[in-house]
Amino acid sequence: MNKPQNHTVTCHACSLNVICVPQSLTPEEIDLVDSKVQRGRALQRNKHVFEDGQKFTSLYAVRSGAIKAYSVDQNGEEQVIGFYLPGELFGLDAIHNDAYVSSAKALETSAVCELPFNQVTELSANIHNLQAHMYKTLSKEINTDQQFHRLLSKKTAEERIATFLQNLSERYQRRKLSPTSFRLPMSRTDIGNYLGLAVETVSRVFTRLQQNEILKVDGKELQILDLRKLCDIAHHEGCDFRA
Amino acid sequence: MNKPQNHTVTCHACSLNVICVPQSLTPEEIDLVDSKVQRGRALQRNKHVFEDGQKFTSLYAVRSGAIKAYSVDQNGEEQVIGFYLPGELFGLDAIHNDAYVSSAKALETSAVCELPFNQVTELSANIHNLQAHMYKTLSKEINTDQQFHRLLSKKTAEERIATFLQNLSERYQRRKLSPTSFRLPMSRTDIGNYLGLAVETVSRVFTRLQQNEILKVDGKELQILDLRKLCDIAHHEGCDFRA
DNA sequence: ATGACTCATTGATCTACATCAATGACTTGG
DNA sequence: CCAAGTCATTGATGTAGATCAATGAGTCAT
Repeated sequence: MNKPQNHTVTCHACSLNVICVPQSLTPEEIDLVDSKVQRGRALQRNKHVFEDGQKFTSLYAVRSGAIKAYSVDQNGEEQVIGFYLPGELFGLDAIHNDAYVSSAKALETSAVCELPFNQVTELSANIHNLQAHMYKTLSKEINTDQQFHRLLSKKTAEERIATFLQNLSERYQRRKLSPTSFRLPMSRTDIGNYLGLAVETVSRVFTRLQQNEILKVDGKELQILDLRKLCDIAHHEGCDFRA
Repeated sequence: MNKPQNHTVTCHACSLNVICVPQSLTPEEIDLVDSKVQRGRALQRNKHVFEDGQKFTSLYAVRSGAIKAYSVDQNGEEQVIGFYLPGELFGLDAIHNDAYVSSAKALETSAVCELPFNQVTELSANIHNLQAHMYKTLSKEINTDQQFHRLLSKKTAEERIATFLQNLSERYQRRKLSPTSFRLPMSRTDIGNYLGLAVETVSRVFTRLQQNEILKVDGKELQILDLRKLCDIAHHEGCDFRA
């Protein structure tokens, strides 16, 4: 159990490298990064990649499956912080600390690549483009969180869910998967928790969007029938720009 | 107008250096950073440090006064992203982009130090501790935003405002100022916008906290009469840990 | 298969906060 | 120093979404 998997697949050969690996690096530089990556640690559903309070050592990239990041407050209440799909990096929130400040668990059978952070700092001191890439990745995350600030502070339930689904759609598209037909790896409860809504509200909005023939939902299987309209809802009108 | 000010005060001599300058750097390294800093650009109330869409060049640190960061969506609605006090760094959300993704304006007469970002990347390639400091700063910001996620998605109006005030209190304390008596540099409207509340709600919560003898508010002048209780409210009970 | 789960959906009711409205206090520039 | 703002407060009313409750559907271990 938990035996190493896919150890043969280098970053070069990995189908996710377009998303995962900084495109500004030379092949040699990529080899260097590659040599530091602990590849393909396999995880069953509900197993943790790391837990809040554990010593911080590494960043992680999703290779397959889906990861949920969350934290638990002193009253035992969970807050879902984010969902990570193949090619995406997580664990960035722990860099400033000696220990992880949130937990990450597999929503389904998954595999992750481990990047020891001391290797990242060492390499990035020498590889200028890697340093730049790290700064950008961290900054992008800050920006995403700030957009989320607007979602939570201003948007209605319907707008939140439309935004959420549009965002998932874009991320599946980046992976060359269908942007209009995919499986939701997380539960309704997780979606609600993430978006600051009750489960029941998530359910109701799903049925309403189905009645308006914008979605087709069958359990976790999702089809976006009218992406244009979904975007309109997501941004109070107008799909061109993101809020 | 807008003439350079305080050009004589180096980072070494600046009273804010404990907050602003990475403590892990040697004096020589600090001199190096120091030599790149554009010091003490003065700003009158409502003047912008930078605006959304402007070419990204620099990070900024507050030297005096207070700065508000915000963005405006396509419907013209403002979202306040954050408030920055002396010693604090802002503009981090733009690093991943060629242009600023938000705007920053002075809430009162202020001064800021400018750090050209290309200098930061250059220096941090050589000064290992500076690179580490940047990674930590960015990561800390991500973490703060995630805590804010919980505030917006789970906390009541009263809890949000208590959390907000407790946080301000801590930041004033770090600057060696009174943690229980200070001036709010921003309007009630800005507070409401930031916390996802209507102005009226902010006002009502202020009066309620005053009736319960937790605060004393006189316009923008604020006194925290019972910090312990304020913390209890902020975290649904229990001041030891932060949520 | 079968009982014991957990998860999703739908309906009925409740509530925290938004919205609308009015007034007074403060600020500002002419 | 006064008119015209802007900002803060308070009250009355409305509502989106939470909460409570019940049922059905999917999943899993035996």
